[in-house]
Amino acid sequence: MLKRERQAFILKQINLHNRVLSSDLSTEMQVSEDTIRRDLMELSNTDKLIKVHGGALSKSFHSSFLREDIYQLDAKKQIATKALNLIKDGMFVLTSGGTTIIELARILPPELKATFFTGSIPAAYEYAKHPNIEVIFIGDKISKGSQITVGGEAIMKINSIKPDLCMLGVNAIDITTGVTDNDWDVVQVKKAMVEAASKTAVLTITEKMNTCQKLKICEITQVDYLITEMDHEHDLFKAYANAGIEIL
Amino acid sequence: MLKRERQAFILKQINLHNRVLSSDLSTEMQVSEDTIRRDLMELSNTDKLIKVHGGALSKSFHSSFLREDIYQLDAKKQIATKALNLIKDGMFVLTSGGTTIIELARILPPELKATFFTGSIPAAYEYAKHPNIEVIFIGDKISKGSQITVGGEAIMKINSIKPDLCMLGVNAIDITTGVTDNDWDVVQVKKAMVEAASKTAVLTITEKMNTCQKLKICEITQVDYLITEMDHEHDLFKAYANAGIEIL
DNA sequence: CATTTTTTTGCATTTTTTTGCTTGTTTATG
DNA sequence: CATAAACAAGCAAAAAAATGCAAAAAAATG
Repeated sequence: MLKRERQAFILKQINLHNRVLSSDLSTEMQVSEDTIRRDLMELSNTDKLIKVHGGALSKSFHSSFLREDIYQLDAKKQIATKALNLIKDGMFVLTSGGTTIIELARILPPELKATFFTGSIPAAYEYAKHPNIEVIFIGDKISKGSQITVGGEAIMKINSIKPDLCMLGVNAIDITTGVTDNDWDVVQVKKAMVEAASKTAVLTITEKMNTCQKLKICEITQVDYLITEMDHEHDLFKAYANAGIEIL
Repeated sequence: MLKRERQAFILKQINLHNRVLSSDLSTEMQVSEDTIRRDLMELSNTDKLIKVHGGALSKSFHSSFLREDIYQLDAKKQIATKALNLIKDGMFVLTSGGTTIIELARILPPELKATFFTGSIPAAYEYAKHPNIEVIFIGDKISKGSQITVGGEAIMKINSIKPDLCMLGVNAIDITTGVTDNDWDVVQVKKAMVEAASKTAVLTITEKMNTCQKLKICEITQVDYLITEMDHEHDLFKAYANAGIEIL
């Protein structure tokens, strides 16, 4: 393993777990702890991470603006981990934006070869870091609130593709009202996404389940997978499972 | 085995595995490691890969790692400050990507009302933070190395707009060869940008002036403004000023 | 075609980088 | 305060890189 590769790996681990132990890294990468220490030292000198006794911490974790104030980050990481199971080599995946989707983008395994379509700037940013993923950005006007593209051009573009899977981070899902949201432009785009894809997976924290908002994205029958942080056998999902949705 | 064949093979390996070892390549192709090193050096000079101790890494693999240490940041900030003077309320501005453009995006005054078109993810990200700027993202496939969209869709979209100003961060400019770059896809997009815009401003650190690379973006006559970190009366700019370019 | 020029390649030598190990010191923690 | 883990500094071996040089191959030239 090359030195730079090692350092990149360390940074990735830091971004993923917010901290690393020298001893873990040493065994994971089969090099001496001294080497790890020297790597951590270098990365710390260039302000890539914060060196502490026994390992290192993520910079953003300590001095952070971004990730610290993501609501229920741990739950979203769990959701992302489950969602990974739906993605296979060679797939065409269409994703929305949202913090849950970003977490998913972060943990995509490096070996994964797939094509991702998205209109979300932060998501595209994460996908573009990945070595083997082709990223197609769906352009148009960028909606300030949500950092995703909205508008006719984007919708037309979405209509012209036929992805295997649509990964949708949603704000509200309910067994009778279906999937809903509250930004008109965003809803139009998400509607088009669900229509275009062969299968649709909905990612949400359980807190948002059984709630609804003003604008409908799709019926519950159009959802194929529901992914939350809770165990899939929980009573909460009974009705959804009965409606034919696979709970992960 | 011919030199070109070898280099093509190396690039293929890099695309496949994201990294190569000099020693492996040496045995695989039955040439000395010196030759491999020279090949890697050449490929690194044309930004095809990133040379590291012991071998080389794919550009996409590495781009996330180098992120924070921007070369000559102070100079780029100065350039950005000067470039601000060209942007007026109500303008339609088309921008490329690159670290200099990002600096410009960061310092746009909050009162400014304008519409920005771009195919650069980090640039769009910055523009989207701005309270009064409309951002239109030019979608298509994302080029891993440069984090901007490339391809026919993007070029068609650019051709369909008529912005007042094109802000181009460039890698090489020379009085006789004009503006040049070394990534074919990126060059196509930049070409289209210059063609589309009423006026073109070129942003570059002086270090890149009077250098040229393999692929032409446009003639020097198509450039309206040249923005660098140096005083506009410096001798270095004489020839450019004589060619009718306004030096900022 | 002969010869000059340029490019490419391998080799020997020196220099630098990387890495693991040893020794002594510091730090964390019960 | 005792003890184990983590660290720092220095050293040495190995790997990789840089440098200079010469032979071979390819290209250009008349």
